[in-house]
Amino acid sequence: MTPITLIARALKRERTKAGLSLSALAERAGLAKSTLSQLEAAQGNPSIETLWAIANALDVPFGFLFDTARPEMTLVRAGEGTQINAEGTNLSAVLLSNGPPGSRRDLYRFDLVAGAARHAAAHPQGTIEHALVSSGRARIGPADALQDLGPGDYFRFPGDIAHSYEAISDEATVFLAMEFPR
Amino acid sequence: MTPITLIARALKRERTKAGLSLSALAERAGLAKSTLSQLEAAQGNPSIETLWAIANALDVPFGFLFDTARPEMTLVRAGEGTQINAEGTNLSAVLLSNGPPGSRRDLYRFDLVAGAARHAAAHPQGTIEHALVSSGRARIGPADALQDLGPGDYFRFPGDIAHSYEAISDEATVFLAMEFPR
DNA sequence: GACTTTCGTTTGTCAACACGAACAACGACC
DNA sequence: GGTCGTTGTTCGTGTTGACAAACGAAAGTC
Repeated sequence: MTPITLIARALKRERTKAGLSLSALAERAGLAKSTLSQLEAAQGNPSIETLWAIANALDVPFGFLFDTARPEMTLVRAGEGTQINAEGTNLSAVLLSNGPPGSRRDLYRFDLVAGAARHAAAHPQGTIEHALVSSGRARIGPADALQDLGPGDYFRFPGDIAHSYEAISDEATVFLAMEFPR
Repeated sequence: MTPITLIARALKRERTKAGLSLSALAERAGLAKSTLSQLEAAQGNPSIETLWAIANALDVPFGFLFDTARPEMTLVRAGEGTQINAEGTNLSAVLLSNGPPGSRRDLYRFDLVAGAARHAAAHPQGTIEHALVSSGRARIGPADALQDLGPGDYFRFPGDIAHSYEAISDEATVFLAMEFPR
């Protein structure tokens, strides 16, 4: 599938969803409406700056301008899910795992209790971790950049250096997303 | 930050990481090495097909060509963050947006209140949504597969069909991860 | 030393992208 | 009916992206 047809569909979809005419979008993006017209007709081969201007004008992520295929559903109730590493008093559940354990991006839920810090060694270089505190308070991050986080706090940090998670209230629930480099 | 400078850095980074020379990459991608040379020098304005060929030849996701040389850290306290679309009484905050205007997977926090459903139109085909209820209870999902979720519940569903989020307790906090197709 | 190979750059040419203007189609309004 | 205003389209033109070839620089090989 050539990217041009994908962009054509996505552009038309996003533009109509935004309720904009070709003229209006062209003016907002600083482009000629003829350019947009041809793009929606899947003609041509737009440059990056053109697409960039379109994405900004539509106020959508850049990835919205591309398409492909097929998902299914998964529901994991609290307390369910494939539980791993219930070391000591910590409990973890894998929410999202792509293929064999930890291939590209994994999503975990950690139920931490006070007094039992969880230490993680360095993951592969380039790994990025996204921590979301759901309830309670927790101290999370690399040793030299620990952060005290409360409910709703979000912390993004490198996963390729040693780091730790620790509840500093009685209990704490943390959602953790890990991005692995390819 | 203009996209071509990002591409210039990303291209050089990914190419050297792959241990390829300009000539080798040019042949694999079916491009002229002069084109690649100029792109790494941040000169010009490449077309989509050119970038597409490069991404395929490097075997990296398309969004990688817009990544800055991470990882760095980001901390978003509760109530902070770039807030979007505070329509009615709902409040959203973008937690994770990959690269210049979010290219691959975005992370949101929704603070829902009862009686104000949030309806989302279909996202690009292949989009997957991961909903994590942090507190309260919420009814989330496609119209024909709505799920009542409580704290800790996780629901994964297709984002390429219309769907909605609605609090069924006084308040509810939901973390939502969106995966966009390549 | 000279010869060879590979590296990335720079040059000139052709194709095509982005532009603007003119175009026809449709609806609103008086 | 007529006259706007807006829709999206199709032309003609200048600019520029992508290419191939030539280029100098650096590293082997004999």
